[in-house]
Amino acid sequence: MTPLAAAPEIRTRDADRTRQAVLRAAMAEFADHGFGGARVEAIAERAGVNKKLIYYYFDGKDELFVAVLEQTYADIRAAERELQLEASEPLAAVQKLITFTWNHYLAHPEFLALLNSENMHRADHLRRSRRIRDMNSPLIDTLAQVLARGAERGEMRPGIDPMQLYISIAGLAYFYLSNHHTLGAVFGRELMSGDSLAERLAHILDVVTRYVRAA
Amino acid sequence: MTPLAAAPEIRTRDADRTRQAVLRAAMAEFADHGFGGARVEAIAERAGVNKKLIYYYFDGKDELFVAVLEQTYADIRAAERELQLEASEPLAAVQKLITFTWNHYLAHPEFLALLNSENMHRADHLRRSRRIRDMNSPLIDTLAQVLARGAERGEMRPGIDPMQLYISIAGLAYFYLSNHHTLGAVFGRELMSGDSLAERLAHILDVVTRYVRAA
Amino acid sequence: MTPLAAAPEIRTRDADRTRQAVLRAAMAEFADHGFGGARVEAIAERAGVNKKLIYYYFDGKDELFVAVLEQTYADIRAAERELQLEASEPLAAVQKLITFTWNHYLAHPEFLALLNSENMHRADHLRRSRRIRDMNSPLIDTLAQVLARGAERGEMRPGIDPMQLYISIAGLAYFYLSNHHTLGAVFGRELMSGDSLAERLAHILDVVTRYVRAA
Amino acid sequence: MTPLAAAPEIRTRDADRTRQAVLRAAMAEFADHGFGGARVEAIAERAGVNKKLIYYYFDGKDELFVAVLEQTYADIRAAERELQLEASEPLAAVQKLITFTWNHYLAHPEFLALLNSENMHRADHLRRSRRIRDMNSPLIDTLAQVLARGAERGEMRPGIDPMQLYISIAGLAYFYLSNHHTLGAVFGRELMSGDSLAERLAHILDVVTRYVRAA
DNA sequence: TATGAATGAGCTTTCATTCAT
DNA sequence: CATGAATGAAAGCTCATTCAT
Repeated sequence: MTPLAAAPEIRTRDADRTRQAVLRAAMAEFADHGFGGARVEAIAERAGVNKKLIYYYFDGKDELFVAVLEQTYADIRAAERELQLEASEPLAAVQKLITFTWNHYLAHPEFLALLNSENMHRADHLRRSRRIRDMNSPLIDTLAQVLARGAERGEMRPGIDPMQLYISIAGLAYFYLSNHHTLGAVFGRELMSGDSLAERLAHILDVVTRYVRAA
Repeated sequence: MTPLAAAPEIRTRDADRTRQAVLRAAMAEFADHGFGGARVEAIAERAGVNKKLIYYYFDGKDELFVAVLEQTYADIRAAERELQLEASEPLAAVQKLITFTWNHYLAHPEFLALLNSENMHRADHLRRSRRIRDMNSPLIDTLAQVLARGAERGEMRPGIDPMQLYISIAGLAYFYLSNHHTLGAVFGRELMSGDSLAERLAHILDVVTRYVRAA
Repeated sequence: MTPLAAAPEIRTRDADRTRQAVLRAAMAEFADHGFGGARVEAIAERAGVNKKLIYYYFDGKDELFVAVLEQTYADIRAAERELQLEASEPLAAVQKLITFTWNHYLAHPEFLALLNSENMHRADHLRRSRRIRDMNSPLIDTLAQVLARGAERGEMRPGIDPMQLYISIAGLAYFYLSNHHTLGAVFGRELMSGDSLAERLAHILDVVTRYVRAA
Repeated sequence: MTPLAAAPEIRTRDADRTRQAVLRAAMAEFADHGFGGARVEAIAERAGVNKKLIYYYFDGKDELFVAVLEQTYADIRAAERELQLEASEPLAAVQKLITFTWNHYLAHPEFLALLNSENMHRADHLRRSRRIRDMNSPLIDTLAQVLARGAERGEMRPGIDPMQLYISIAGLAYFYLSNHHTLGAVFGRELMSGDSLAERLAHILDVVTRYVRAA
């Protein structure tokens, strides 16, 4: 009887744990290869479960992808809620949002990959999920309030469209991180080094700050 | 000298036409489904040629994708050369670049799709192409000159990094157009209507102009 | 004597009920899809029980099918016993048998489906059941007596083979009811309406009556 | 160089021959196991071709089954056309039809099996085939003429419904041949011996003749 | 007695690619 | 230069059945 005797216990019959394992494995596989390129068998192997179990817990590859998207969106929404932009000074709040967005994309490359894949498929899976549509982001509303407060105080220009601003913030970060492979190849530069990343974040903060600040 | 002596030239012309047909068909198919999702058979059908011809002219699916990428980059480089930013006033030149970028992305959704697909695959195909690496874009250098001229004249702030600026211009346009499916679904808005597109372009011009202009 | 002493009886009753539920569900599923097309999972769902229970009460899909066949044959044998052809006038007895056969097939389409499925599998399951082989139908003997009585009385032709007659009666009904889908499609007629069914029964009665009646 | 050197030629690149080989193999496999039980791989092996070829020539298992049904119906329709019942005396014509039906069923057990399978699936495949629906059998019309002629001559009873009669002829043969496995098991008799078959055909001829003949 | 979790084998179908002409 | 026929490998998915509780 060695102390390792308990090891097999890892493979429990715990439904929730297995489900989560499959979900995490799927997230990685879909992020690595996109929806079409992902292999159900590879997901099963990553999760250490039988292929059939994937069809037992989820209904198929499509539904599994929807579940992954839902989890991913739920994660980012939860993180957004903890930002509490209302509690910060307007300009600081915008910069906080930028930094958060940048760091979240950096820490969750799978999110970018999933979105790329999903956009290639006309957002068919996303549209299929009522849960995601209901998971309405409060960010636009919050950002609108921040902009209004900034304008009231005379710190920001009035009339800024919060949705356009949000898309710009996201785009400035997203494009750099998501396309760094082709950009790096074309420009012949290493874009993912610590210095390069810091430089980019500073640039984005600069661009956006100059855009919102009152003249 | 047989009567067929003239044939080779004709054949060559036909060959070229066929090659082009395959290339165009491949571009459409790859844009619609990404590299992994594209079907060689579908490309043959779109081009109206036999599947084997694809292997005759190109060597396989990978090489065909490289050829498509090369063509796509060649197209955008050619368009860029006609911009002649040097001939414009500095601020106008930047705005011209923005409008060009936006319109090119809008007119060539396959370019966005190909880039997305390529980034998902770590730019493996792009890196394989010596031709693309040699097709060095003069844009960064030109943009650097424009910025320098603008700074000299006191119309622009000095010290702006042309690469960061270029990536920002591209990102502000790219993200909106490439991700409009998911963004539209999440925001519940139609982002591709004429009005929405005009609004977005105006926003981008505004953001970038405020960034480069001297205070 | 614990308070649970009475439980076994209850359990037994429940057990029987569950067994019956499985059997009925299996009958329906096998009738709908044949042996090969039937799904054990679907049977469990129809019966509202856990899949494993099917393996507990029966041993597997094959054995379950045998049990269904046994039940089905037991039902028809029981119904046959209640006919009491001996009590009727010979000609009336034959007509009674025809009407009974027709109505039984009509009321129990699963019987036809099970037989079709079984014949497709060379009656392997049926042959495996000692119970069915022992459930010898008294019908042929009874019919032989009826024919003999009819002949004695001069109402029927002598020398009629009861087995051939029985197969003919069954076939005239079976083929119409079992194959009405293809027949209906080929003839472009609705064969299962009340009128059509009545017409067919009358026809069968006519055919058989003319066959047995003394000239 | 042995004389066998030419053998490989058997596997030609003749599309038509290959298509036919697949069709024949499919017919056998579907007849042996029904639609659901048939294995595409087994069909490919029987035909000696690659599995993918089946999808190349036909579109899938369903479409292949439809093609088999079409071929089977085309065969029986062709045989029916050669009967030329109009050329025979009325009573002889009916007996000719009976013998033909019996022999065709006997020689083509796959026809019975395919019909059984198809009826189990509500004739879904058959209904899908426009070709089969258009392959209207002339038999009913021909039989109607035969009955009319027989009635005119006073050899047959008037008022006999040709469709009912046809279904009866088919049913008397079909049921015996299609269900001989279960019937044989239940009656404990060998029903497919030469004697048994001859006896059955004689019985059917007897039954039908007595039905149509004028009293 | 009853259950949900888990499996291996095998199904139909798809794909990029090559062969024979 | 061009073609239709043919393939091996592997994909998503299903099935009857067993395991652990």
